[in-house]
Amino acid sequence: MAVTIKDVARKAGVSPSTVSRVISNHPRISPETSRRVKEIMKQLGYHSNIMARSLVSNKTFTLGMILPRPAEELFQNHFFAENIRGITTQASRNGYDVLMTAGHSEHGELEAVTRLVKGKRVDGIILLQSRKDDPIIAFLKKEDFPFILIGNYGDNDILCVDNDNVQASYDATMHLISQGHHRIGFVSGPPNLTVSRDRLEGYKKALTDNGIRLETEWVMEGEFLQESGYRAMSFFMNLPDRPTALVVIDDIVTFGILRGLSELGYKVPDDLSLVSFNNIYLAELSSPPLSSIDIGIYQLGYMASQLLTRRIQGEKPQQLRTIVPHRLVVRESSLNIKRNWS
Amino acid sequence: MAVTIKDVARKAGVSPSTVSRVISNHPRISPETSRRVKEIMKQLGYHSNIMARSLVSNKTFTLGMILPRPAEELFQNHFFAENIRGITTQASRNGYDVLMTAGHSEHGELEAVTRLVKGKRVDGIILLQSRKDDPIIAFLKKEDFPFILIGNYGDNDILCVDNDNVQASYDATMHLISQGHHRIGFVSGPPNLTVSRDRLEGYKKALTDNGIRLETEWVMEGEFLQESGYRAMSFFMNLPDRPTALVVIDDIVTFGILRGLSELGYKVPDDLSLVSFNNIYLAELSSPPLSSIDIGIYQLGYMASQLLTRRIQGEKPQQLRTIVPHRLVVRESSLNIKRNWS
DNA sequence: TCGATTTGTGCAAACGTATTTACAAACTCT
DNA sequence: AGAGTTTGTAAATACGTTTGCACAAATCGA
Repeated sequence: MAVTIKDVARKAGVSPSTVSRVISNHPRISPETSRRVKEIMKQLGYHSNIMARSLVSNKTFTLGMILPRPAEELFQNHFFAENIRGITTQASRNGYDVLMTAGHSEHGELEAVTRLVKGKRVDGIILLQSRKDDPIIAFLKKEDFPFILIGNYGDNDILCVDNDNVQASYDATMHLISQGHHRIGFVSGPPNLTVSRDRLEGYKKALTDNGIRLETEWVMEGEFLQESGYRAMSFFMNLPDRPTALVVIDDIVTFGILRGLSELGYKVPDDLSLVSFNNIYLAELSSPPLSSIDIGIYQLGYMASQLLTRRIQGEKPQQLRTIVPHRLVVRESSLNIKRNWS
Repeated sequence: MAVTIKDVARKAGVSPSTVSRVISNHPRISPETSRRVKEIMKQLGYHSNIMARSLVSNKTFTLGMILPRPAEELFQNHFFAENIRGITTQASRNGYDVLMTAGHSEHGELEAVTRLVKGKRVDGIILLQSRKDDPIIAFLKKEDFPFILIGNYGDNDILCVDNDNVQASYDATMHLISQGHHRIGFVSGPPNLTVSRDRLEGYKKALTDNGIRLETEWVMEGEFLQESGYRAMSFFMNLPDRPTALVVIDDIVTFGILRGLSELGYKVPDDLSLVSFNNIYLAELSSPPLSSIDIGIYQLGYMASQLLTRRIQGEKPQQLRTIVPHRLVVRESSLNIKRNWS
């Protein structure tokens, strides 16, 4: 049988309530009693029962998450791992744990959230991704339950952390311009995603600001897949009048481009310079190493966790949308070779 | 105020205990009552309070995990993500959730586990990695608390899931032999790790079984790092009498080798054939794509979760050590070119 | 038809904690 | 010295469940 607060009380010759107060550092407890009780607690190896505690306090000190649906993509995997690391690290520092559960089906995700919320199993929820008109978000709003979204969302009346993708893309494009390029294309993702739209916007803005005319032909849409890059590459390289550099929506797409280029015998960055987004581990390992915008995935998770716990503790956030800074990591794929050698 | 079992009882005109019995499908409840109560539950949007329930039943339906310490390595990240996916998916299917917490320090990990165990916060614990003489394992054994280890461990009196690394390495080596190689080297990891020793053993066994003499000079130790591969490559390629193929302890190490080879103008697999372990996503993307032993990381997590929940439910495992099957994925890095073209 | 069994439900006691109320003892101040 | 205040502790209650026990009603077997 596990040792309870009563056992400690009995052995210390005090009442259970006194022990409870010692635990919660109640001001009106005598130093002497406190010392003695703590001594006994250590001696008996007492740890308070978390379930009992949260039953009465109505707090679980737990953050809930839904396991994202199987995502075989490299970036997704990396994103997931780093995100969780950020979330859990911060949560633990603040005395919170992270609970993960999986919905059995598409519909099951909402069911899982409902169980967590109504069952009072968690104090708040972190959402890793959201579809348009997400029923989970609707539910959480209706219940007025604390939650935060990592990533972007059409509405801006919910708590979320995100990158400034417009600025990030602006920076990427500016970098290429500063390397002497003025013939720059853009390989985008699915056009319905906010991230695609934002990055496209930043690219356009950078061109405009530098008096470079936008060639609409040089903007290609696709998926977050290698194949997309491959296709984009073959499209661009067959153009009679082609760009000398590309801004690419995601590192994984760039890998498709790289493979295609190497098959055709083109060199990077000599024949084509490349900058992309997310700075996955692989970006550094590829040949040539990729220039990439690091979006701070760990940080995204860390912030989300922090903002959510604050929200749970009743603090009013100054703003709903928090931006995690990005950072351009320059590697060989976008270095102006001539400049290096001259 | 949340709706409780009492509210349902009142509205249904029965006692709380009856409602409770309806929820748990007690046999002695009349179909009529059950129907009516369920109706009311739905109507009121009732969900039972998980904390209260687990307080009395002494079950949490939660599996605990400790967040692994920051692991910047690609493989670690991939391993972590896939593992969690496997664990959580299986757990959810069986009605369990997964709780993650982080120790603040080295010592803090044990503290975190203690809190989970003594605080009765989880029903079992999954360990992702273990050092030799791990105090956490010692603690869990002492408390006789259900847990499972993913990976290998010196002792074999604890529940664990692992790969058959000897056989896996044997298979990798046999594959190279079947491609016509008989001059095969081995790039190992840290010699104190069981995984290194096991894979080395499998390699040796394959050579012996095929009457190939082991060149001790062709076995190199290192780390799970790119640099290790780079060093190994330069060592091997400078040998007057060098191997035509290598078995490599980890894909990440192979990347180091690849980079080195391409710098020196060597071709894979023509000048050197390669097979390694873990089959990370990147293995497929590299040029050339790598042959690799897939160790079934998702499966490892899935099995661990399954065995642990069974153990929790009192089932006696047939054996303590469970082997997850591996699978050789052949790609260009080990294909005998001549054979393909002739 | 009547005792024995089965069936359906309520009552009350737990689970381990936090918290409110109460109260005695020990101070403070004039 | 006595009223008022502060300090330290205990008793009781509540949190939302589950479950053993009790018991009336219904069913059964002869």
